[in-house]
Amino acid sequence: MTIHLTDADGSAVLKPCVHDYQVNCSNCRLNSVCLPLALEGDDIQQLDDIIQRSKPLQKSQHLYREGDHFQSVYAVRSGTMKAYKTTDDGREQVTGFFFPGEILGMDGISNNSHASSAKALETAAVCEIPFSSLEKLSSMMPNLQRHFFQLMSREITEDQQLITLLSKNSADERVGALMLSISSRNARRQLSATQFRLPMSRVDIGNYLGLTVETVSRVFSRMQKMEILRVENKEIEILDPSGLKNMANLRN
Amino acid sequence: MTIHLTDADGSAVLKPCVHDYQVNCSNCRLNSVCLPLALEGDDIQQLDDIIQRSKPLQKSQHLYREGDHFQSVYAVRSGTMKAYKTTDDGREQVTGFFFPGEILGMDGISNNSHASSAKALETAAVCEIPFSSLEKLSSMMPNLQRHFFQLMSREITEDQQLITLLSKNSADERVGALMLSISSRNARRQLSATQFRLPMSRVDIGNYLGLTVETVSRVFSRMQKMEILRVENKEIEILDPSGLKNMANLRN
DNA sequence: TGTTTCCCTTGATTAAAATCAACACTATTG
DNA sequence: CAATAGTGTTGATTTTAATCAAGGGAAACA
Repeated sequence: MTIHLTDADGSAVLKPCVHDYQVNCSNCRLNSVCLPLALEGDDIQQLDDIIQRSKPLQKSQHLYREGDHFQSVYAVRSGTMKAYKTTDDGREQVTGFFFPGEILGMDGISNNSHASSAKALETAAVCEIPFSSLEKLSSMMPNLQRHFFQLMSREITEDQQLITLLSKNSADERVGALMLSISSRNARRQLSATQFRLPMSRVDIGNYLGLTVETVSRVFSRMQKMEILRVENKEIEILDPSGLKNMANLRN
Repeated sequence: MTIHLTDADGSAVLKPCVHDYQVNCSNCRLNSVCLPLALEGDDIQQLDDIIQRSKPLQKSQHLYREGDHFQSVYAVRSGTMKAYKTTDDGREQVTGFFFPGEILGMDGISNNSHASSAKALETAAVCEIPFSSLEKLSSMMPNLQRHFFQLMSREITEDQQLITLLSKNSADERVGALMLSISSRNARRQLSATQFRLPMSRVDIGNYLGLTVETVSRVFSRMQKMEILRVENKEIEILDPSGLKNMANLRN
C-alpha cells in the first residue's frame, strides 16, 4: 500500500504509509531497534521470509488473549499495544506497553499458551514472527539466538524494574518513572523526548503502576503546578527533565 | 564426596551428601525438575560436560553481585538463594528466592552484566552453567534451546505474577501467596507441602513482597490466630490449606 | 449534530500499611 | 558464659493512597 500525497510545495510525492504492511525488514525504518538489529545482509532476508504482516489492528482490537494457544511473538511496527492480565476478581493488571520496534508475546513460550492478553491502544500494525520458525532460524544463526535470549532477558530486567517501582516507590515516583521511560523510548526512535502524546488512558496508567485513576490524575496536577510537566489531556510536555528525574527518584 | 552414615537400624549405609559436588546430571535427584528435564541419554552427558560444580557457598556468601560481568547462569543444587537489587537510595528489593532445581542469573544475559546480586540464605551448592557453552549446545540441541526459552519465559510470567501481587493485593494476600508458592515448590521436590522451614528472614519476605517487617509479622500473627498457619519462628505449618488459598485470594 | 458514554479532575473521608517506639527472644562471638 | 548484635513481635500514631462522591469535558456514534 502506498498513498499519494501532495507536498507542502504542491509537488506530488510518494510516501509509505506508517501502517504499510508491504514493507520488509531490510527497508523498515525500525530495523536498527527491532529484531534484525543483530543481523546483516542475507540473514535479514531469511528472517524477513518467516515474518508475516497482516492488516493493521483497530483501536481496542485484540492481538491475542490470555489462554490462547501460543504460536508467535510479535513486533510492533506502528501504534501502541498494551499487555494485560485479568485477576481472579476481575480487575485488570497492565503488564506492559509496547511501542514500535518492541517485541511482545514472549510470556507465552513457557506454557505454549499466552499468559496475558494484548490489545491495540490505537490503530497499530504488527509483524508476526512464528515461534517455531524463529527457533529453527535461531539454531542456524547464532547472532539471532543470542539476540533473542537478550530480548527475553531484557524483558526480565524490565519486569524487575517495575517490581521495584511498585514495591518501593510513591505515586509521584511511579508516574515520573513512566514518563521518563516513554520519553527515552521515543528518543530511541528519533522522536521528541520532551513532547509526546500518551497513547494510553489514565486508567491504563493506574493499572500499570498499581494506582487508582484519581491518584494518577492528582500526580499530573501536582507536576503541572510544580512546572515539571505541562499536561493537556494526553499531550505531555516535559518542562523540567532534571526535576522529573529527581521526582522519579532516579539519579540525575 | 560421600559420607558414611549409620541407618536407624544400625546398619552402615552410603548416602551422597546434599551439598556433594561430585554428582552429575544423570544421577542428580533433581534432574526431573532442572535443566536436564528436556533431555535424555547422551544429550544429558553433553550438558553435564559443560557444567561446573564448585564447593558450597556459606550462608550470606555472594554468588555474584549486581554489575558483575555476566558469564554463567546457575542451577541451585541444595540450599536456597535470594536475588536482590539495591535501589538508588540504598534499600533492598528482593527479586526472587531460588530453591533446588531452579535457575538464576538469566537477568544478566541482556547486558552481559548481572542486573541483580545473588546470595546464599543458608549453606547452598550451585551448578554453574557457562552461558557461551550453553548457547553452543542450544544451537545443536533443539530440545535444550526450547527448554531454555521456556525457562526464561517462565521467569517472565512469574515476575508478572509478582507485579500483579504487588499492584493489586493486600498484605495478607501477598504473604499468603508466598506461603503457597513455597509450599508448591516443596511439593515439586517431593517435600512436604504443609510443613517447612522458611530459609529467609521476615525482612527478606518484606523486601520481596513490598511490605515492612512489622506488617509481615502482624500478618503471621493474624494467620496464626485464625488457625490457618502455625508459625514458630521460621517453622511453618499450613493448618488450613483451603483457608490459606482463600486468604491469598486464589481460586480454591 | 445531538446525545450518550467514557474519561478526567477535584474534594472529602476512610482504610491500610508505614513509621516510630519499646521490648523479648535468638544466635553469634569474644 | 556473658555481652551484643541481630531478629521478631506488638502497640500507638501518622501518612499515603484508596474510596466515595460529584461534576465537567472529550469523543464516539446514531
